[in-house]
Amino acid sequence: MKDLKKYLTEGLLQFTILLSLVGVRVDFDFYLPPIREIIQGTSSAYSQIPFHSLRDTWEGSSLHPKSPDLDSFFTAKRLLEQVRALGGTLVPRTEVSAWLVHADSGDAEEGTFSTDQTLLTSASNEESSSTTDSPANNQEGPSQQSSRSTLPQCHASPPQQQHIGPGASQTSSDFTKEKQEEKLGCCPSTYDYNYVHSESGKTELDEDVAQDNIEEHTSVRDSSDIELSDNNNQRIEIDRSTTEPSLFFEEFIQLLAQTENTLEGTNENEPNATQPAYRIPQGNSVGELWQDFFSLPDLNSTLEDIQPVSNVSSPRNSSTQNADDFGEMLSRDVSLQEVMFPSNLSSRRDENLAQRSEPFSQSDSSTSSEGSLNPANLAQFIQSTDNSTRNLTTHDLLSGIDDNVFDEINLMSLALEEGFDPLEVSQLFEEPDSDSGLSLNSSHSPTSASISDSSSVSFGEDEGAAGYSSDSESVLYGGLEGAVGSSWPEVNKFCRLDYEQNSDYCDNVTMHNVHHNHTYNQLSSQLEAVDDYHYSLSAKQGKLSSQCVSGMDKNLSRDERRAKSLRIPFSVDEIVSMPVEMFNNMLSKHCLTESQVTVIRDIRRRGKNKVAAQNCRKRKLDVILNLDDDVCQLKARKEKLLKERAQCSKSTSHMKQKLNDLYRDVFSKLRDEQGRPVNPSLYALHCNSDGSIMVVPRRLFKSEQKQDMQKEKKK
DNA sequence: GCATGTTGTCATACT
DNA sequence: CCAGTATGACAACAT
Repeated sequence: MKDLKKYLTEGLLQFTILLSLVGVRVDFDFYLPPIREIIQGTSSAYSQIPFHSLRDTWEGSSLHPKSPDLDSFFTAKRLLEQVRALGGTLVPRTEVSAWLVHADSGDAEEGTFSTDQTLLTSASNEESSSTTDSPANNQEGPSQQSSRSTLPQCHASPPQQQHIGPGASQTSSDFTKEKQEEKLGCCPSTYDYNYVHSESGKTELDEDVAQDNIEEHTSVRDSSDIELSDNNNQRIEIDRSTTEPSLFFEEFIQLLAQTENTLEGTNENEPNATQPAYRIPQGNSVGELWQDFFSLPDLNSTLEDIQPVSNVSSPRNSSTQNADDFGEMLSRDVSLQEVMFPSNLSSRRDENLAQRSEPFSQSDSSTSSEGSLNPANLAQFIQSTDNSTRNLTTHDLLSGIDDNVFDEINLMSLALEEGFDPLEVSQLFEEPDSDSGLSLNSSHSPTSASISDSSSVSFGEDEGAAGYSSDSESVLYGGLEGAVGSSWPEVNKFCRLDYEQNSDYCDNVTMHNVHHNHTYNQLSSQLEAVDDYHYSLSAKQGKLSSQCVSGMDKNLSRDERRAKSLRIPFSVDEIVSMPVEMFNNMLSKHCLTESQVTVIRDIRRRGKNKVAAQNCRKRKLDVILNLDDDVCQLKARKEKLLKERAQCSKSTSHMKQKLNDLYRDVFSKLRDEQGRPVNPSLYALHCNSDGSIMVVPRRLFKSEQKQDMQKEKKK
């Protein structure tokens, strides 16, 4: 009885298999797995997998349809597919980038396609070799695409297959598709078959996206194209709704919305879209296909959900759409061209097909794309993308102006109107990086350039404007005493006495900042004397003065504050840097108080000491570094010597060993007068000076050695 | 708040 | 003797 039942069961199973082979749908309720499997996922039986196809594979070849291990095989396979599907939920960046690149190149190069077979094949080719082929492949003519389509495509899609896993050849959705095609009597071509069976749902999405983009860029399309695209989209929807997680749903909705727009634009022009030129068998009308597709409840619900999305997405205004496009492109690692010309993207979606077909070659070529650009959109796009940055930059710029220029202007006004301490203002204006000393407002105001230029140019001129200076510090020190500042300290020093009575100083130290010193001619000899010093000093000042830039009192050093408080008409740098002779000369020529002289000397001393301390520390660091180098070198040398010593000891021991061996060998062959062997402990070999070797008793040999030692000691 | 580095200053010896 | 230099020590400040 048990055997009979088993026989009947197996016979029933075989019958169902036969029915499935002829395309009749069979309900496998009897063989349904436990409800747990149905809930958790598609089981092998529920998927109605045609195991004849599996048997053709290496995995299923070992299983007989009646084998009791079949269900466990499918269960394991399903679990394996689920595990691989987990990995498949992530979008490989390479694939996404690939279809974007294809979209660019395809629209530019492939204006027309002879058939949808070519279209789909090109998309699949590109998709299957997206990780290796360059976009130039897409620039092949349609003829080449056609030739490529004749190749066995099952070999052309290994990258994605490997990515998915060679064992995961069929997902449930793929089997569903295949079942549908079989049901329709579709005998898919080798390409289609492998395409359907080799690609995961996610890969199909990418391929269809690529095709969708290509379709958008195709200028002339017949009804079959549209039918195909729609067909593919339906297939996509089936795959997505059944296999893909919700992670891609929004993305796919957008993609489908684009296709919906395309279809809306093309169906009007080509209402008779019922002749698929693509490999759909002639025996099955497209209407049947549509009926079959729409018979799926998931598909209907999805299309109902999709339609509002496309309607909603289309009327977006340009700015928001551009922003969304930009974010979308960023999220998809979009190509640069699409980022640069987002208006193309929006236009592609909104314009109808006839309008879109023409400018693509232009809009996608970077050189001639200006015509297709909408300046307003571009401006909005740029504004939307750069708005924050621009605001930040503007803010920074204004803050910089506030901090520098405006404060300088205000302080200058204070200095001129309220008797503000000129030193403070002068140090505010001190240019940190200026080596020339012509630093007054050189970069803080728009007029600074002309001012500096005029100053520098007029220095040698005989225009004779009093108070020449670009060094505002010197100017204002001079202004304190009624003297006129000089661009260079020595000029300032030697001209100051002559300018102390110059009432024009205050007029010269004005907002115009044009200070021309005509009196240096009177001191030409002195200027010549200090000319060399000036240039060395200028370089030093450029470095040293950088620490008191744009300063209020808090930025001034102690000496500077002291000098300012005592109204010392020299800058600290001047005091410190000038030679002793000039320093003494300066002190003697100026009528300075005792406290001023003391402070000046202290400033000079501290300044010198400061520089000395810096040099000292620098030297100390250099010494430390040199010592470190020496330590490293000595360590290396030590290591080398240790190695040499080890080598020498090794060779010495080796030679000793050889010598002992030789000794033993010699003594083993030595015989005395009676023919007895010689005892090496009693005798020793002695090498004479003439090279002869004698056998000497050890006691004699030791006594000779002692005598030799004594002789050497006596010496 | 503490550790560490930097810098300025002072005292002192030296040149 | 003076000016300058070198250097250790200390303090203030920054990191």
